[in-house]
Amino acid sequence: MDFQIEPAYEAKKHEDSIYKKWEESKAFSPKIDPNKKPFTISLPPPNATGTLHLGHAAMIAIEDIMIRYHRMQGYAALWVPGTDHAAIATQSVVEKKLQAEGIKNPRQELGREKLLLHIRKFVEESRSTIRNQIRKMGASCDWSREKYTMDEDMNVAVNTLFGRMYEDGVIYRGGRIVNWDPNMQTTVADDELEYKEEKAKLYYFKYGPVTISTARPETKFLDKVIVVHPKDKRYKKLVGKEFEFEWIDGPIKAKMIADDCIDMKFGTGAMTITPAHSLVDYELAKRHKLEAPQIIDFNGKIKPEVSKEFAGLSITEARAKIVEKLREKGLLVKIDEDYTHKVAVNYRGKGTIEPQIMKQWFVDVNKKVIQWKKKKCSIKEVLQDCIQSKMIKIVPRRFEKIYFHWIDNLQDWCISRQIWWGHQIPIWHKVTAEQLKILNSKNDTSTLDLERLNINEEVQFSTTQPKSGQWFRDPDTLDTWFSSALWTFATLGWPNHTEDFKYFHPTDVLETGYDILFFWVARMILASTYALRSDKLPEEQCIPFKTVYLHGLIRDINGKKMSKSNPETCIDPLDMIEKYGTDSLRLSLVMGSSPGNDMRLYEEKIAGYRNFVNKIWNASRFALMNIEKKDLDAEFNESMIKSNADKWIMTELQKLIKSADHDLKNHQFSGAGTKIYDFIWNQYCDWYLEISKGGQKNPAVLLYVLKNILKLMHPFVPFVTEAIWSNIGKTMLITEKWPEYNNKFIFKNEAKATELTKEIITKIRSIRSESKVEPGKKIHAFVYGGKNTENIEQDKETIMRLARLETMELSISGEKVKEAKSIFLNDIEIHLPFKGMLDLDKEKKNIQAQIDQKNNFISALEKKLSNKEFIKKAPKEIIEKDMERLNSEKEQLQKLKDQLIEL
RNA sequence: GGGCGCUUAGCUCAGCUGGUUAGAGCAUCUCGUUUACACCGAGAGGGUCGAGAGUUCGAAUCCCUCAGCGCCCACCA
Repeated sequence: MDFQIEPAYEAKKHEDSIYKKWEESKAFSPKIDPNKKPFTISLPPPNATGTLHLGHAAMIAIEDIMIRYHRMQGYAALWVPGTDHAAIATQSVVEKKLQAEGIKNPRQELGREKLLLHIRKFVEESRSTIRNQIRKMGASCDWSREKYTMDEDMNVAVNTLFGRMYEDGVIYRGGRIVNWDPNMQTTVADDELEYKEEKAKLYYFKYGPVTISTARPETKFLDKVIVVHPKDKRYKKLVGKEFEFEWIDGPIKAKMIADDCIDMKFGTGAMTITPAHSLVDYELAKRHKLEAPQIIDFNGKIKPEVSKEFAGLSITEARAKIVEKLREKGLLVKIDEDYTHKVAVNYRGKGTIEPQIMKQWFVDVNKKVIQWKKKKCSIKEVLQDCIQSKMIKIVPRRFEKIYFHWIDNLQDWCISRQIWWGHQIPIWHKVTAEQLKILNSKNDTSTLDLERLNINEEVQFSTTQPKSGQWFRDPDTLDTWFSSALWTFATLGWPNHTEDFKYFHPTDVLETGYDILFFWVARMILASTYALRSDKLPEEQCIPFKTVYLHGLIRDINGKKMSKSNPETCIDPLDMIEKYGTDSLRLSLVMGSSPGNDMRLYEEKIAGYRNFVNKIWNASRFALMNIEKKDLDAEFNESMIKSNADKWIMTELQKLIKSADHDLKNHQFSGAGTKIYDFIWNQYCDWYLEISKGGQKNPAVLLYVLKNILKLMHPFVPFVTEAIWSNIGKTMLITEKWPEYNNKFIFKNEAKATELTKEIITKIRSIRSESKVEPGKKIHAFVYGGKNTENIEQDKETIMRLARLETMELSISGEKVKEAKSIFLNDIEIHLPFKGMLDLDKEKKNIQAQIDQKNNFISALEKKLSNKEFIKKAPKEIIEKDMERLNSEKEQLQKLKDQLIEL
C-alpha cells in the first residue's frame, strides 16, 4: 500500500490551504491567448459592507461550476470579482452608527467631506469580510482583476457615460413627481418600491355637491377639483360646473371634471385630487392641465403656507385633527373602518413614501438617439431588440415575457439621489455670488436648497470646477444601479479599449437572482449598448452578456424567505461551511434546483451531501489502496481494459461524460450533478469497487475511472477532488483537461453481460431477504439463461461472493440444473432463470405489446408520410427527421421480433 | 384587474424536444460489521403525476377548463 490517507474527509483541514495553492498558481487569472476562446463571467458584486448569505452562496456555487468547467475545457476562463458601494444602505448604516455615538445630525454637523471620510473608513474596515467569505466558497475568481464600484476608474467610466448621455439630451433635469422618502431624505426609483398592505380608515366627507371618500384627509386642503367618470349618470349634469362650499379652512371653490380613470363603483364614484402627493393624481392633473400645489413638505409635515392652523404637524397628527374639525363642521358623513389599502415603502429602510414634485435628473428612455441596426432607436427600443433578436438569451425563457412587459411600462428613470455616498453628479449649476454664499454657508446643502433659491437653469457638465464664473456642483449622487449598470465593461477597462476589454467582452453569462432582473439586468443592457454603440462598436459587441441565467431564491424549510429574525430556520452559510465543509454546502445549493425556481434549504440536506463528499473520499481511498505508485506513470490504453466489469464501467463512464456535458452546456447543473452523483455512488462504488474486491482487480481501470470521476466532479466539489488529486496528479486538478467522450471505450456486449450479472445478484439478494433465510443457512443457486450464459461465466466468482452463495450452477438450459438439484437437499435452493424467463408468458406478452405499439407507430408515421399535402407543406428537416425515425423504429421492431423468436 | 409559476412517494424535489414498468435524497420497515466508508452495505414498502375534458397508436410531459398555493406588474381615491 503506497498511499496513506485518513479514513474520513475533514474539510476544514484542507480547504484553506488548497484555496491558497490555487491562488498562488495563478490558475484563476487567465492570460489573453489568441489560440484560446475566452469565457467570461462578472460576479454580481455583493455589498462591500455586507456579509455572505445563502443567495450569494448559491450564486457563487453556480458561477464557479461554469467557470471551472470551461477552464478545464481549455477556455481562458475569467471571473471578475468585486463589491458594490450600496449607496443608500451603507450611508444609512454609518449615519446610524454616528448617531449612536452622539452626532445627532451627521450631515449637518460633519458636512460632506467628513461624513464621506467616515463612510470610506467604515467600508475599508468591513470590506475584507465579504472578500474572504467569497474565498471560503471556493470561488475561482481572478482577484488580480478585482473591482469596486467606487474605484477611481469606475468613476471615470460613470462620468464618461453620463457625459455622453447628457450631451445627447438623454439625461435631463426635470420637475416631475418622484417617490420621496422623508425618512432618508431621498428619492427612490419606481422599482425600488415595495407595497405593504395596511388597514386604514376610509373617511367619507361632504364636499360641495358630492360626497367623497379618502384615506388621506390631511392632503385635501387645496383640492379644487372633483373628478367623476364621464358615463356616471349621477353626476353627468354637474360636470364642468364650479361650486363654492365650506371646507377645512373655510369656503373654497371647486370645479367638476370627468375622466375615465375613475372607478364608478368605488365609494361614491367621485373624488378630489392631490396632484402633488399622488402619482395617479399627478398624471390626471397633467392631462387636465391643473395646478399641483405642495401641501406636505419634504420632512412630511404640513406646510405653513397651506394652513396656519395645522402648520408643522406630521401626517398622522394632522389627520386626526382635521377629521375632528370636519366632524364639528358636520361634513363628516361616515368612516369605513374595514378598509385596506397598499402603502408604498422604500425597499431599503422601509420608510413610507410620500410622492413629491421636485427637480431631479432623469434618463429619457424614449428619445431616439442610439444608432442601432441602421436606425435611430430609443433606449426602450434597444432594450427590446436585444432580447427579441436573441442577441441575449434569458434562462429560463419565461422571464423574457416578464422583461418585455416591464419595458412596455418603462418610464424615464430617475437617477439622482439625495445622499452623499456615491458618484456625485458631474454637473455644475450657474449661480450668483450671493446664491453661492448661501449655498456654501451650510454643511448639508441639498438639491432642495437649489430649488428654494430658484437658481438659474444654466448648467454645465464637468467633473471639475468650471474656471470662469460662479458655479455650484450638484449635490446629488447617482443611483447605485447607474454605476453597477456599467459593471460588465467598466471592470474590463472601459472607457479605454484595453486588451482585456477587447478579448473578454462581451461576457458570456450573467448569473443572478430573478429578483433583480429589472433593477440591474435591464440597466446593464441599457448602459452597455449605449456606451459601446457610442464607441462605434458593432452591435453584437455592445451587449453586456450573451446569456442571462436567473436562479431562484433560497427559502427556509417552510418556504418562507430566510431572515435573521427567524433564527430557527435561518441558515448562515458560514456556519454550514464550518460544520459540513464548503463542498457539501455547494452541492446542497445546486442539486435539486432548477433555474428561476425557488428552493428550500434545510440542514439535513447539507448533511446528506456531506455524506456524499465523504463517500468520494473513501472510494478514492479504496481505489488508491489497490494501486501502486508506479501505476501512476503508466499511460492508459485500450489493452488495459480486461474483464466484463472493466468494460462495463468504461462504457458507463462514456455515457456519463456525454450526458454530463450536455447538461452543463444547457445550464442544467442539477441534472449533471445528479448523474455524476449516481455514477459515483451507485455504479462505481456499489458495483465496480465491490466487484474489484474479488479476483478481478484492475488497477489501471480503477485509476482511470477515478481520475475521470474527480475531473467530472471537480466543478461541483472543488476542494475534496483537489485534495484527492494531490495524491495522484502531477499538476493541480483545477487546470486538468476535461474528460472527452471516446467511442473506443464503448463495449456493448460486455456491458450487457455485467448488467445481467448485476441483475442476478440483485435477484438472489432480494429472494434471500424476502424468504428470510436464517443466518448460517447455505444457499445454492441454479442459474440458467440461454446463450448469454457464456458471457457471464467469468463473473461466477463475483456472483457467488456478492450474493453470498454456497454453490452456484450455471447452465445454458434448465435441464442440467434439474439433474444437479438432488445434490443439495437440506439447504435453501434458488432456481433463477435470467430476467423475465421466470414467467415466460408474461415476458412474451410484454414483448408482443411492444411490437404492437411499434407497429401502430410505424403505420401512423407511414400514413403521415404518404400524405401528399403534408409532404408539400412540411419543411424538409421535419420530413427527414421523420424518415430517420421511421427507419430506426423499423430496426427496433426487427430486434423485438428476434427476441420473441428466441423465447 | 393583467401576467407568470407551482401542484409528482410521508417530507424536499428532479423529470429538457410526448415513447419501455414515473425517478432521487431524506424518512419508514427488515437484515447485515465483508479488502474503503455506520457520514456504511443489502433488501422491502410507499405514487390512478391537483381535478376534469381533449389531441395522439401512446400524455406527468402538448391544448382547454377549473381548484388550491405562491410571485410579479398595474391608475382602488
